[in-house]
Amino acid sequence: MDDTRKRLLDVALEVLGQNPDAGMGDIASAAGVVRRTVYGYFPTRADLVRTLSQRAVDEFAAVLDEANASHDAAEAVWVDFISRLWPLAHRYRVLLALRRGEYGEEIHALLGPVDEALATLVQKGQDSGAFGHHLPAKILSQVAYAAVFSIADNNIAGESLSASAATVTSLLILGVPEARATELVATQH
Amino acid sequence: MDDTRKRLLDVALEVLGQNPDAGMGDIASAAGVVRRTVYGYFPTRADLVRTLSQRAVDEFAAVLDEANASHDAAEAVWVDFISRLWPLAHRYRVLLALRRGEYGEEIHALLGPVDEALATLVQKGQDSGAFGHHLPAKILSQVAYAAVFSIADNNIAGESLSASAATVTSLLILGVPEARATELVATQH
DNA sequence: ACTCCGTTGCACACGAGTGTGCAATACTTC
DNA sequence: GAAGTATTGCACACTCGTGTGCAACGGAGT
Repeated sequence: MDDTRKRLLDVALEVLGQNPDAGMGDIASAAGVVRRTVYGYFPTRADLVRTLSQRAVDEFAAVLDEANASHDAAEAVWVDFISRLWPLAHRYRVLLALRRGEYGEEIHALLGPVDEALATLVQKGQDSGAFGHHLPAKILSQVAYAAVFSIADNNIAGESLSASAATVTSLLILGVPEARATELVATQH
Repeated sequence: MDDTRKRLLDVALEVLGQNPDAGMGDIASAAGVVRRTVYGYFPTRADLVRTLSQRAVDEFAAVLDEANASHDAAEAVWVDFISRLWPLAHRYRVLLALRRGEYGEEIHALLGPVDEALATLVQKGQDSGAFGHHLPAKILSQVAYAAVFSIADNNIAGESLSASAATVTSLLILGVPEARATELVATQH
């Protein structure tokens, strides 16, 4: 079936997200399938990881682009971005998990454009005075969205209120005053 | 020698910090020694990792306790803590790196008391109104000090100005207004 | 019934890391 | 120079994950 391939990718996303060192056997049995079957769809573990990462990065980039399309102020764009990112943050954990590890370089390269887009967004916010200058845009963007993943991780029973909490926290990191941050989150369409 | 043992631990701290999956051979050659020699000091890779983690956690806890000893306001204690933590953050990265991986459970258990102390400190700050309530103390503390490590990571050419930048950023996360944050950092003894 | 086709169940070869045993070197210390 | 100790060099057995080959099984469609 073609279902199997998709399910393998979904399961691998989950399994590798929790343990980047999981083997083909672990993924196979988690998918209710024998190890040999996996090799029928992905000739190599590296192929599986690459395909998986590519798909995750693509979805990730799509979310970012979608938010970045609006020509609102950087603050609003950021809020929009996080609100779209949040429901998927748990899935994308695999990217952070894989970033350290055997294929770290490869993933890092895939994530390059995303990091750049993120830094650009933060830079715009800094130039407009909406975001603070306590850190360079490149680092600040990393810290801000790493925090979102961190909150998602520490929150396995993810309530919906966490979404706004994560957004507010990321805005605080960016140097937005608390009053303004809560206001932004409240007036979100 | 007894130097060798200490040097092995230091080197392992460095090597495993960058790649948690590094083998005994990697550590040995990084220490300028043959693999066989390492087994003379640590019968098992697990022993090495455990000893190493224990030492790191002990130092980490010492820093936290030292800061926590002062009965100043939570804000000041936090600033003190981060300023002490900063020069060591690079070394302690091994703890975060090892937390995901083969011995994850073990490290997590070792880190338990540290996490608790951290959460307590943040809780005190929230009760006194100095820190915000956008997240529960347990999560907020994790996010705040994870950010410090994140900044340390993204800053391999670590200038000293990063220390205050990291402190300010962590204070922002905790909900301290920017003006107050910079003031706290400036008036630091 | 016949035939695809995905799946299974082994067997195997291979590489890499682990941990051990033991003789051969240095290198210090007396 | 002799004794003691840390280190080395090499061989070995063992485990574990990877990737492949091939025969057998089972269900869906004709």
